[in-house]
Amino acid sequence: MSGDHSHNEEQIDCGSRVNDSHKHKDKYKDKEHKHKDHKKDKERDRLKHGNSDHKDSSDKKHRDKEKMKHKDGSTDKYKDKHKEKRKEEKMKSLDGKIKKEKENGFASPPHVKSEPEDDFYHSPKHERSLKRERDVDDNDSEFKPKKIKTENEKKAKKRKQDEDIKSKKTKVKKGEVTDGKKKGKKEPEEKWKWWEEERYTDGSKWKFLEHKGPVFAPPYDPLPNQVKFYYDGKTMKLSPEAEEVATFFAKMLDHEYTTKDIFRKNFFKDWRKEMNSEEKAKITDLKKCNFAEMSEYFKAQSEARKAMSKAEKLKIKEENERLLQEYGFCIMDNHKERIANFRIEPPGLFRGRGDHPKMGMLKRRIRPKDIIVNCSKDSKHPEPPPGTKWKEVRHDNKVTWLVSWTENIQGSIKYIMLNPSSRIKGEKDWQKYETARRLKKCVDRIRSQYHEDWKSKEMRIRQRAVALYFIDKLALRAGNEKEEGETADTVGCCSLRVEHIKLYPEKDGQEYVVEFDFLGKDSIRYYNKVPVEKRVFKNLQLFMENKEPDDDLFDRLNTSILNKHLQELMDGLTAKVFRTYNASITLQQQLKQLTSADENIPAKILSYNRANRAVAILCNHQRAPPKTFEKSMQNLQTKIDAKRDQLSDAKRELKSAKADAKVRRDEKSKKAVETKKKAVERIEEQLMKLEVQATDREENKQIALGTSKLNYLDPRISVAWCKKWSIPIEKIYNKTQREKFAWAIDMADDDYEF
DNA sequence: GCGAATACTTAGTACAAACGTA
DNA sequence: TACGTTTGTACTAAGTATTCGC
Repeated sequence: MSGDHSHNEEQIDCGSRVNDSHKHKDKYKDKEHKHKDHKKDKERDRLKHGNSDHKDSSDKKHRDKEKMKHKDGSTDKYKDKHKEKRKEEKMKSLDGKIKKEKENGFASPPHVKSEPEDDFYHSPKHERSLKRERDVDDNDSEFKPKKIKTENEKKAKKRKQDEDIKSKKTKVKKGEVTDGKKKGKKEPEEKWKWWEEERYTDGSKWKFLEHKGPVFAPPYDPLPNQVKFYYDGKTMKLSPEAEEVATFFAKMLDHEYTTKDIFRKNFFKDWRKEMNSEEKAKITDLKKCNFAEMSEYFKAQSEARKAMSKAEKLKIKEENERLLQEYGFCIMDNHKERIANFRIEPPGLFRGRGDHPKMGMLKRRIRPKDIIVNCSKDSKHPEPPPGTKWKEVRHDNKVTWLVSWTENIQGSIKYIMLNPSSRIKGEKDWQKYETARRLKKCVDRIRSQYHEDWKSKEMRIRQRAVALYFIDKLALRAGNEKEEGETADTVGCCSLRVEHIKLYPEKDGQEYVVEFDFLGKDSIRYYNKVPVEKRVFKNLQLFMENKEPDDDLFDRLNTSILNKHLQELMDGLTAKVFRTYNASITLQQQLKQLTSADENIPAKILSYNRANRAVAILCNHQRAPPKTFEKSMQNLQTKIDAKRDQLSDAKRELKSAKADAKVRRDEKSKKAVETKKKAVERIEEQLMKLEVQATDREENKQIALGTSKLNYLDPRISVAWCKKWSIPIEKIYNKTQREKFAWAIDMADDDYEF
């Protein structure tokens, strides 16, 4: 691998994070909450670079030429940032479009539908499954993407096979990870190992799908009469429609949101739409509205909920469990699968992240007539609530969702889909890591290619090459275009603007430093100073020439151009594969470097967390420091101090016991020495555990490990590491995570290589 | 070939549940 | 057992990438 991708190669000193300066660019200061500071300079300084200091002569030559192109640049209209709002049209056209039902002609699963109610969901154990064809040989590591070109030839064969139901394998693989609790707990019948079966190759996602539809938000429950709303100091009874929206605001009164102009403006506008004419005439100024009693009422309710008796709480729990059992599962291809989100999102006020222009708008209640249901033709279709109708029932087995509706804030579609532990999600996840592993095999070639492209005569190619370099080196997101004014102003690589970077020919003793400062996904700030190669630096200077701060840095590039190019370099390659690849390879390398054989389990786990942390830093996964952070740190320190005292006491006792034994020379005192010795050892271990915990927590203050663990790190790396060092897998993955990664836990051996 | 629509993954946070301790 | 802390889960926004339809 080339040396400039050193985040993959050098140990990252996560322990050295210093949370000092929260003083970055002023322009972000007032931008409310979480433009969290990055203090990552240190970690990132590790990104060393070989200097490619051959004189960049060709560059100069092209510059004038390019400048010309640039000025008249109108011909390449890759970017059209100022699009018109199209939401209304979108909404209108939706109704008409979705009418046409697709005939998929999939083989109807023969037996499930007609089964009696009590056997509605049968346990995997007893069933015979539809065998699905796998497009590869049995080699785990060669999980090919589904969209292979050979589809057609296989189709015929496949269909035949589908009808021919085979019994499924249930062999248990060797080398199961130690799972201490497993036996004792109720992990019931044998889990279905979908990863040992063949996959669909015809683009269909399932052959049979049956479910009970969504759970709707409970209807609005009007406030008791004694809870008053006041307008301009006078009590006023609101119509239920207006009252409901008012309660949304009242519930958020303590939140900073409700003080923001945009939030208030949006809320008020939408609230007025729900008022009757009388209310509309009267309520004209939000400032004159007094929601205090409502707010108090809801606080009291929440207190009451907390103070409920055990029995009452149990009752609620049982009701939830009942709902889960009834609506939380579906049958997909003969297997009972958990649904991720079977509840429809309740109405409320939209809370966008960052400076969202739509914050405070009313998110309206979703009703059956908004709902599109997707299931098999021959399944028992879900019933809409009495007296209502679905918008549509369709049978599209080319998609994975069960239910969808269009949300009113952005006009986007929301879906109900399966849990990450499901076959359909798991296969996709596995496939994702296989694509990343394929990138591993050709990443050197790709890197040398984009190095070459920095010298290209064509501006568009140089821009593409520099952008790709950032994506690869810094794990930046692709940066799709967004509709201006519809969302918070955030960017990714391709959508970076001139104002987001600063160039320093020399800074802090390093040459050619680029300073990044922008808001990325979720308005999380990305701040980083990176030394880059001279050619990159010169290119950037050129890209920025004659541009305004709010002009696009890469004006001849967008994500679709970039991805088209990547597709040519490797089948299935897109910008985001680099993030997956770099995250996983970093974990693997860090684990190798940080784990030492002679350490005990807590220390090894600290190493694991540090490796995980290195990835989280690379991917810029941040979190707000927990509210109780300082306090819990303090508590931990108190514990550590106490333990230290305890240790010195124990040591003293040991010493005197030894002295005693020397004098007495009898069995009893010898034994006493042994006991004291053991006590000292025990306390030392406890102390060490606490200290490790403190270090870990401190280093984790504002870094979120979960996101990378769940989405970027090939779980087989972690599983292999656990197996290699005999670490119980549940030290690394909790129950949910173990379910999600069941395939990896089952298939990876201790020598797995990403 | 393009913009729009759609499908699906990735993301941080709020709050509930579980856990540990006095 | 009560309480405070930690951990896990649900929720849903915000991305990426592909597909659709003209």
